[in-house]
Amino acid sequence: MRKTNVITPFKKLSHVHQQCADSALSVAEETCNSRGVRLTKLRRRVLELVWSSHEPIKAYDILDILRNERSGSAPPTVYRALEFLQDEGMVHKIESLNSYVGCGAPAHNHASQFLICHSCGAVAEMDDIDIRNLIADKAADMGFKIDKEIIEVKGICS
Amino acid sequence: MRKTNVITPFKKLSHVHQQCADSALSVAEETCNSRGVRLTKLRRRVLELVWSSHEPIKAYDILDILRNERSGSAPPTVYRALEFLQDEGMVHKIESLNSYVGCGAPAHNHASQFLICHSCGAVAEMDDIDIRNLIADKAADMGFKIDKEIIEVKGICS
DNA sequence: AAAATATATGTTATATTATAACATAACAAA
DNA sequence: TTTGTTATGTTATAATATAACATATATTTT
Repeated sequence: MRKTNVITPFKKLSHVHQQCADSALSVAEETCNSRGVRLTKLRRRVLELVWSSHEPIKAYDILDILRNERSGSAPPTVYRALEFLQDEGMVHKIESLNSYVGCGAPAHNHASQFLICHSCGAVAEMDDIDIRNLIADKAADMGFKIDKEIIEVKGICS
Repeated sequence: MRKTNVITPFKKLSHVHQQCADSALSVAEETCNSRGVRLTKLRRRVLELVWSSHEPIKAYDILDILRNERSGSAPPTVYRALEFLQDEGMVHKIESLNSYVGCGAPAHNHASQFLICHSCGAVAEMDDIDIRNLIADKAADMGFKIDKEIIEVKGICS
């Protein structure tokens, strides 16, 4: 059993969320540069809004904020930016919540296991290699080859 | 490592789907009887329609069929029936597809791991105790207590 | 630098998925 | 049989997401 790679931990009370966001934005800038893709103002702002939330944020909540900042904001404005950010690994969609969370490790091509607290709304992200391997083994037993895993675990955090 | 409990396998070409559906309907009848809940005509019909599909079926596709059978069918007609069937464990929702699949093991309170073939659309359901335990252990390491797991694995079946 | 190309965003419209709220009907219990 | 409970009918609307085409901005080529 290997140690779990915690990509986004549950936050301590002491943590300063702005720092997570700033750090994620910096990583995003660098990652986009090195990949030759464009982190435009709009995309950057959407990523910032995703990180500004302490919980998974919904597309239309992002849109409500954008509408106060940019005339002409509409659903495609948000969904396109989110699509870009997802493709680049900077944002993940939580399927069971129709909501989006930031990812601080876009460079690292990983599987995600989300722990979602239905008491406080917080979400942690792990990429645990043991879980990946076990699921891959069990799927292989059924003649199945995995492309992508969606793991969203609901419960109560500490 | 224990043997995987396969709740819904990938089907062989030879299989007669009607038999799966019939069997599931019988189990559902009995289960509802023993629980003292009502498998009404509507609920039974919706369950039948879920089983009649070889792939996860969408609520509005069920509705389109119901509309030809019962005047007054509307979205709540379907969503209420699906909610009942989900509560009783006879249907599961695939969150990443906004679609529904039948479950042949409603009596058995289980976690589900879905294998979803994005080539042929087929879905298999497993309840693998090793996966459950491993995820529970890893979550516990992060101080997290699990209530429910959503595991939807995309890939290619054999 | 200007033209050509590619990429991103604006804009309007609409599709898809899901629930709220209240009325009526069917069933179960007293 | 009336009372209460559960299920369904009905109308309306909320929430989530995409299509299609126009315009603008950035990048590459000449």
